[in-house]
Amino acid sequence: MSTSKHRKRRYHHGDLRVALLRTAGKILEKERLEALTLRTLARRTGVSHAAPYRHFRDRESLLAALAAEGFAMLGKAQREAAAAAGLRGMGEAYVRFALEQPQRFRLMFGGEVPIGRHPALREVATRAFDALSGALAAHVPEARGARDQSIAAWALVHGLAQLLLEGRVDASARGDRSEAQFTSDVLATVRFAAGSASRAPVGAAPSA
Amino acid sequence: MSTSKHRKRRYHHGDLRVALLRTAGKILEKERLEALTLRTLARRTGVSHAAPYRHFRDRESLLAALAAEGFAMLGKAQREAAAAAGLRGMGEAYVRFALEQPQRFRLMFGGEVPIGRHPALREVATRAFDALSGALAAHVPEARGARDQSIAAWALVHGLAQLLLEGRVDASARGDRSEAQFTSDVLATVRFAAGSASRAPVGAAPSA
DNA sequence: GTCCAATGTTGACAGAAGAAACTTAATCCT
DNA sequence: AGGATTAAGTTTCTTCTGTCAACATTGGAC
Repeated sequence: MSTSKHRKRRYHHGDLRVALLRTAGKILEKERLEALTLRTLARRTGVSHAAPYRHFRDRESLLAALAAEGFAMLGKAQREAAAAAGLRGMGEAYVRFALEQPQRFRLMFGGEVPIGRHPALREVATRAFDALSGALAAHVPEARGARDQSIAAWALVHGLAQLLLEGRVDASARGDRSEAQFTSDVLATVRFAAGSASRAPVGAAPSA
Repeated sequence: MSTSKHRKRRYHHGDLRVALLRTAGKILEKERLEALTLRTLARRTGVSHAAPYRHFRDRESLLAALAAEGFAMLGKAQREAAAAAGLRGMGEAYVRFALEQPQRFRLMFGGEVPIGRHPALREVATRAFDALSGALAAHVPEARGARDQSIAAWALVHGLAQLLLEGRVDASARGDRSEAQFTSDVLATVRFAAGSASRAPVGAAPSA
């Protein structure tokens, strides 16, 4: 009759932590980050306003956990895209993620969660970057400069995502192209060249 | 004896609006954006907590005004840098600005001020971008693709700034290079090529 | 000089973060 | 099984913030 197992509104929720993260995720999908307040979160999870404090030291820690989730999602999306569409796919997946989950992305990179205070977050964030970095390094094996290149690639993709989701790119620049096509075109504009030697189109798949 | 002109604490401040923006600017230089609350702002400006409402509809409008200021600053820095050091200089100036005024930059791009609700802000922001876009377009006169290139250039520089100021670039990647040198190196990694024709190193000065 | 509109002030109120003290229910220990 | 321990939730309280409404002051227009 009820949801699935008859959960009768017990005193102990059972798994509040993940429940909180779940409803928080829903809020992030439908509302602005500002709407994600501890109290409304508690309310919508059907629990008292102080309950979340048993699972998160404070609001910032909650946000950090959500950001960490975000990096995991992003990493996964990138790995899948890389498998299917190579380096180009990774870049596009990055932008797609930002546009599909704008508030989550904001949370991850908006500076509201000072990364220095949350080592676990830094950890997972770094790992997500390593995927991109590794893929590019494998693709452009230059020893010197490869590191810089991968950072440039990340910056490019990241910046594009940010500008798009903030609505900074004026409509006339995109023309009638789809967002995906536009992304692809913009990225295709760029080549990398360590020192001044080899160049690799950012849009090229590893072996095509 | 007192500050300079004997300002006697008159009932009417005289020029509260700019005074508010000034102290807000100071706060942004020394503290986190979160510390910029209407009440502390009023307090530090030596005025009652409701006074700011005579000059800004709400907190968001205040932030919008500060962001607009920021775009003006950024635009100026870029123009100056362009005059002195060409396209490379503009990119570097962009990153430098972000690193010198991290909280201001966050305010400008962090999504806390929904640009759609503040047409004046969008206006000045667009103008700042046009400087970059125009300079690049003049430099790479390709008709088709020039627009995309300038967006890629902006994205690159913007993303790099963002990643650096969030501390996302791990120290080992930078090595012992100064931040400016590192920025320059990373940017130098990239070339642009519209369609698949001409390429222009992003770091090159207009005529060298 | 008078009057008034702009600018400031005081004093509310609601909503949020967080701490403290208390309750309930799992689970561990014999 | 049966009590002690303790993790997980609840209530209550304090402080801070944004915002509004009602009142005060004053610089200028006339």
